[in-house]
Amino acid sequence: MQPLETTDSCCNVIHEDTVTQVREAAMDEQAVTDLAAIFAALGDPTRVRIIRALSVSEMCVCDLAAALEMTQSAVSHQLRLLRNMRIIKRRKSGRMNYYSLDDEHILTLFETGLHHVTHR
Amino acid sequence: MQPLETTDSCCNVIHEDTVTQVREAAMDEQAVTDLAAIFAALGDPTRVRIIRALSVSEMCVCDLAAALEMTQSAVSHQLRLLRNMRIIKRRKSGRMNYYSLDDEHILTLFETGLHHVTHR
DNA sequence: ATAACATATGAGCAATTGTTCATGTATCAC
DNA sequence: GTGATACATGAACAATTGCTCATATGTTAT
Repeated sequence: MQPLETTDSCCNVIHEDTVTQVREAAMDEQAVTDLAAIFAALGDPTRVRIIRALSVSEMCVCDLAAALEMTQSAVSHQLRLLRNMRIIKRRKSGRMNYYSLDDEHILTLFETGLHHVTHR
Repeated sequence: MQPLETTDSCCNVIHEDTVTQVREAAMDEQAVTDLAAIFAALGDPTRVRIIRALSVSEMCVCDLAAALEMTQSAVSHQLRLLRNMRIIKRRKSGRMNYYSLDDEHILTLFETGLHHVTHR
């Protein structure tokens, strides 16, 4: 635990106990990074549409591009990103690649966010 | 509802019924934008730390900067962003500004994400 | 009034991001 | 084999982002 210094900030600590309390409750660096990365992955309109689409049905890249009226390349780039984040998974079948949500948790997170947005 | 054209994509529609089904289930543009914006607001390590801190206690900018070991200016900029998104709210008191989470929903969303990240 | 402090904010800049374009790989039909 | 199709991917480029720096605003103390 670091001493309560101001470091390079311009102002001083006002409530020393609060600062200490918050520092003790701090998440570890890995959790912060991972959590931010998951939210960031969901934080783009195109990827929101993709996840929404895949929540309806498993889909191939081709159909996704058509449904979202986007380039196959653009969709493919985003699919790779979502797959790297383990948000979606791929099933190969012949020359087609079928994508689907990797986990039910993702849908829960997605719908929690949607609920927040639509209720107000 | 648009006809099932390929638009500027390179490939054709494979499963016409699936594409139609996905298009019918599509979110309206505003919901897509709002949802992406909320997730994007949570999708940054600094803002994750800020929200975590404010989940412990209401805090002034000064203490937040000290707790996160960041510049007052950097924190202030992010606070403005979060406030514009209605994720946090401000309570003025003298020359101090106390920030806190705007809504319990935010904490639910935050913890749902955290749960997803820590369980695997 | 003057100084000190808490905070906000605009400009600027490096880093990241989302798309397009061109091209590569893999599978199928012939 | 050749061509067509489904998809992946690197490069490039414009747009966005998160910070720093300087400065402005507003409150308190003297």
